Parts: sequence; structure tokens; C-alpha cells
Amino acid sequence: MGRQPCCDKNGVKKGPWSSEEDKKLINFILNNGQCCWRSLPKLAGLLRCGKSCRLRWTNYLRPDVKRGLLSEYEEKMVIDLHAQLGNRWSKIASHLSGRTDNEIKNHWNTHIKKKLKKMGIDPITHKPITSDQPTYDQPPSQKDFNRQENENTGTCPKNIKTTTTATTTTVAMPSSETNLDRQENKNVGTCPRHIKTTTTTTVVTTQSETNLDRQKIPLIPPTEILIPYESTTSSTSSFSSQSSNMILEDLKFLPNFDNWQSDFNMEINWTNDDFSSTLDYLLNDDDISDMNNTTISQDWSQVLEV
DNA sequence: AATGAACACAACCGCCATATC
DNA sequence: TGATATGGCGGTTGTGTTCAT
Repeated sequence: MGRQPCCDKNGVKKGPWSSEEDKKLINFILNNGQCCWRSLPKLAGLLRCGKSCRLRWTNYLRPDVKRGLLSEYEEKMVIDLHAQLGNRWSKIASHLSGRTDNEIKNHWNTHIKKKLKKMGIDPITHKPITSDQPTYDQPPSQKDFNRQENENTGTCPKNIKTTTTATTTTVAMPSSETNLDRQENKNVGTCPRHIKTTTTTTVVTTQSETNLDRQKIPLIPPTEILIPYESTTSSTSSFSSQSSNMILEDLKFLPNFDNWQSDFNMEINWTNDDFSSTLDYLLNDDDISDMNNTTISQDWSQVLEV
């Protein structure tokens, strides 16, 4: 007997998450902690696969997830760790506080690999590439052959072509200088993607660090995230009787999520108990009033001003 | 201004390991 | 002890954005 699918595929929504779905997921986990992912979508009122919820939470919504480009130091660590561990992204990620395996994997595939190649280093073996040695990103798999076939028959997805663009000549970048990035990319003809001023509805950039892209903050405005539950819920809904503009006021006293760990002396891998106690701390009126004296982080201030 | 190419990254898929019954 | 459920991992794809023409 084969394995059951992780969820009922019928009626399950796929694709990008809406802010509404994010809110539901965040609210559910804030109120209930992380429990079994399989039943979470139903309980949270989401038409999503449990697996999808888990990924969304761990890779994007979790408050201790660091966002933005990897620093030079982090990048160096990734390269070193990759040399030791290979493509074991989760292991690599465990050495980089706040970074997810998915993020590191993406960064490796889109940035670091190119840099290493440009530097004449094989990203697989981490050894210098000899001129007579062909290099492959991956050993050609059956899928690659299928892709090639698809391309030939004109049915390939549009991004197949990106798999063959190993001709880029990007060099190691001074990561904090966007104008240099721009100049450099201009010179070598590669797209300066990271220069973009984000205009999507999910991300906002600030300039609190030298690198414009370092501080991408999930733009689910706090007013959107912490939707007050209907007044029937328990003590956790201290916001329930408040109007939305009052909630905005309250949100000013929430901690800077960037400092979530240090603020609450939390481990990176928190347990449900950790989460619950932290949640209590966050939502306890006394504690909130104690936090009146704390400085609102620049990042959140900016978000709140939006 | 329109269009296609190039790109980044969020999200999905399928497999594997472990837990539970 | 085997079957099943669940979570985690790595590879891959899809989509939206930006840039060049």
C-alpha cells in the first residue's frame, strides 16, 4: 500500500500566499503554537496543505527569520560550510542564526555559485577549475534530458533557459555598495536584481543599514498581522475590545522582531512552551505597559508610519 | 511604450527518516 | 515488527520584477 498524500489535494490552494492567509496562519500559531501541521490548515481555516503552511511559517513568517541579502561574513561561512557539508542546506543553515535552508540554497544558486565560478573555483568541489575540465552545476540528470527534450519540442517552461546561462561574468561584489553593484552589473551585463526598490505588497525596504536590501521586512503591516480575535476568545485577546487605531497604538509596544531572540532570551529553535510563554509575555497587559519605556525600533517605527 | 530576456526567490514536489500505533 | 503518519530535506519550478532593446 502506497503512502497517503500529505493532504487532500482537492480544493487545496497553491501558489503565493495572500496577506489574509498569512494573517490566519500567524494568528493560529500565536494562539496555539506549532502543533501538527497536517491538521493545522483545517483548524486555522486555511485551504492549504499542511506542508505548505509549515514551509510558509519556517521560511517566511517566523519572527526570528532574518531577511535580506547575506552579509559577506555569512556568505563566507556558507562557502566554508558548503565545502565541508555539501548541499546539506539545513545543516548549513543551522550555523547561521536566523537564516533558513531555503534562503541559503537560493542564495547559493543565484549568487555564490556564480561568484565562485568567476573566481575560477568549482562550486561543487571548491577546487580551482582547470581549463580542460568541463564544469556542471549538477551532473546531468534524467530531468535535464527531459528538459532538453521539452525545449526542443517547444513545451519547456520559460525559465529553462536560465539553466544554460553560465556565461555570466559577475565578480565578487562589495556587498554594501549598491551603486557599485549597479556599475558592475552594467559592465558585465548582468541584471542588478538586488538594487531594486521593492514595490511588491509583501516587502518593504529601509535604509537602516548600509545595504539597502539588508533590511527587507515582511510587509504584512502589524495592523494586518495581529488581527484581534472576536471578543469571545480568552485572555489572549486583550485587543478585542479595541478599535483598529487603538491596536496600532498597542503595536508600538511590541518588540522589534529583529531582536526577538535577545529581547526574550530565546533559543533559535524554540519549543511550543517557549512560544507560549513568549506569547503570554507579549500579550500580558502588565508586560506591555512595562514595555512603554522601550524604544521602538527604527524598522517598526517606519512600518508603523506607513 | 512595448516586449522579451534575465533574474531572484517563494513555493512546490517527491523522497527519506523517524515516530507512533 | 510492519504499516502508516508526519515532519524534514534537497531539488526544481513558477511567478513577479527589472532591465535592455
